[in-house]
Amino acid sequence: MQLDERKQEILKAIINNYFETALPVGSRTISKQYNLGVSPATIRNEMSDLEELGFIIQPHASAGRIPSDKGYRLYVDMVMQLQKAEYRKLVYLEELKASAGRIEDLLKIIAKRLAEETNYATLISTPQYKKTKIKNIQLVEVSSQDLLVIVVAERNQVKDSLIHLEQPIHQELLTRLSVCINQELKGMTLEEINLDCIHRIKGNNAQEQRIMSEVLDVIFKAIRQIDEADIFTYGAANMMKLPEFQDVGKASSIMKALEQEEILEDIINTTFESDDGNVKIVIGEENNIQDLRDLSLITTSYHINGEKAGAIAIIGPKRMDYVNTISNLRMLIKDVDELLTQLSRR
Amino acid sequence: MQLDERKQEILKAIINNYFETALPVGSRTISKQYNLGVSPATIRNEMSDLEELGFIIQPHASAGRIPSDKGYRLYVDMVMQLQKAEYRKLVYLEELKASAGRIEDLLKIIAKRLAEETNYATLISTPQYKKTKIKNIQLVEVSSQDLLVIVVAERNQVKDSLIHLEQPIHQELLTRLSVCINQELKGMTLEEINLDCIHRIKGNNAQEQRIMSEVLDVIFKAIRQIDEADIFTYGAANMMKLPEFQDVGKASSIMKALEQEEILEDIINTTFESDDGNVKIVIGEENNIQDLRDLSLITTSYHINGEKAGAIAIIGPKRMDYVNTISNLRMLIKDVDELLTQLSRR
DNA sequence: GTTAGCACTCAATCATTTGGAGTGCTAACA
DNA sequence: TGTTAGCACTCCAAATGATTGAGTGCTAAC
Repeated sequence: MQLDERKQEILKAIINNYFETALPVGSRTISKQYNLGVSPATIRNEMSDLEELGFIIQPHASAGRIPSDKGYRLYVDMVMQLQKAEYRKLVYLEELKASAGRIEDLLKIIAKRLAEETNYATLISTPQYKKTKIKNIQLVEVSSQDLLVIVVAERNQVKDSLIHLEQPIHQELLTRLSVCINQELKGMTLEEINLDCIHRIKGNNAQEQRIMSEVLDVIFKAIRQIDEADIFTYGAANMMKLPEFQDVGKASSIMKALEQEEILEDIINTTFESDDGNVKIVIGEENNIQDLRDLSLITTSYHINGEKAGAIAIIGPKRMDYVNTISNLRMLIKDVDELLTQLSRR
Repeated sequence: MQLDERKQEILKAIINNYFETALPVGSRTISKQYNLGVSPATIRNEMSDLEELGFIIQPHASAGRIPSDKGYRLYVDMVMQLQKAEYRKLVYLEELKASAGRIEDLLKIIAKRLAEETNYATLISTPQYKKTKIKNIQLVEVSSQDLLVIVVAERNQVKDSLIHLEQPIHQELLTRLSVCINQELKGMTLEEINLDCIHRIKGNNAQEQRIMSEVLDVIFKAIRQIDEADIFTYGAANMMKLPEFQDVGKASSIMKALEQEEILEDIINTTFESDDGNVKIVIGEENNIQDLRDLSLITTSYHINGEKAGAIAIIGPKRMDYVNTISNLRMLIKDVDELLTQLSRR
């Protein structure tokens, strides 16, 4: 059976109506509100076909129809093709640019604003530094046994880590160590630095093996720590206003899910890994996280200097406003990329 | 009217029963389950008195009684007097000590674990640095126009801030600047550093006024930024399992409240300011945050080197398990103080 | 292929009933 | 005087049942 024009129209009508009401849609409603020029009876026949094809579902025998995940998918794909990007600069980014904040704070503000604007939940990860090359590593003596390791990376991303030494260290040795470490590690990406190359550095300096070893181990740990991305969420409470989550059980499982770091990481990682520069839509059970099967995700990556750096996700009900949310996100990401790139360059 | 022994017993019985069931408690239930040696009729008379005194409330005419805020307060005060601190070291703190993490990460883990253990929501603030004295300020050149300001404070608390200069700066000037800044600011607390003293430094160096001014302004901003405490929440979703919040409206308003930074800051600040080394209990409307009027807070401050540094709060229903939660928190705080002090000293 | 008509289904709603838990009051009792 | 049994009364919660209305599927006619 083919999905002819009329079936498509009817499917669209069902979905549009369901978007507004969150209630099953019947044939009479469609025939009255969308003048397709056919009677309810005809629409019923078509709906029967659409159900057979798996695009819509009847919650119970005498109810109207609601879209299935497959139906949503078809709809979204159809609509997205028509959608042309109409660009409007987001107001608050000017503010952000002015504030001399750190990247993390910027991202937090962005996620928060996005949640407020869309009325859905948002998720954002801080930049991943794996691919970033090390510009230099500074060792600063804080006290005789405390050393501050500062890693300055390619895009002026800075992370520090305070380490405590078992033994005091001489200024002279510190300088030598610093020179040596920089020689070896400068220009490497964070992910390239592994135990092997740490050992190589150790080997070069037979004399102070012991202290060297200690410092290097801690530097290695510090670099690993730098590598970890944080994830922030906002607007989870927005979900509770929606009619589909008036059931406390459902609402509760969603809130719990959005508190679990593994789930958030999963979303962010999936987004990050599958990045092709486009906004992705994941509808209902298309995502494999049980607790989020009643939700849809709109995800994308942001970039610094043209390279993907982190991910943003918007989480909403399956009947979320895909068109506006996506165009919102598209515009946002354009500005964010630009902003972050500027910040990283200056 | 006096609160004689029997009235107290009955009040306790009502509260204990309500703790378990979250349902209004009637006279028959009390007479059956707690053998006070009197009939339901007598208990009814007493309950009538207790209600007149404001310790219990009747939700509607033919219902049992539930405790009022005043009733909870009396109960908590009574019970807390009896309670003697029975100390048991928390298991996971050993783990924490071993991990070379930063303070923020430790606090996050603590809050998370506490939420899991108590099944309530928890709130924790990162240390406030206002009272901390500056040990030294390092200026590290990252590139010709980028300067990394590293503020090392008394307890080896380190914060850095990357600043971008309008003009390049010479190495020689940088050194001079660094010496000068350290001379002036070393030993001051973060809260003592204000625009006045920044201006004083400027004044001393008429020659390089312009660049000096620029750098100092940014340092000042950076210090202000360092000063800001973060707040983390965990376990908000735990609230939704409780019978009293099965109503979506209530649950929703709580979740929303726990997402609002101002509210969290309010809780933390109040706790911090009223700290006297003890655990505080705030029941229902005793706190002035409308959205939290159905909840109780158990709060306390943690300390570093004997000085209060940040705050922890546990948020739960009014019928929360005060006794265990408080003793849990007391033990925790003891260990946390010790742990953080150790970390700051080494 | 489309439509009108009709029987049928089912959930939601509303009024009514019923049961039970609880109270307050009164009169009797120790 | 404090305690208690008894009783009328109240009110909520759950069950029952009738009603409504939205919706379907099927059939026969156009």
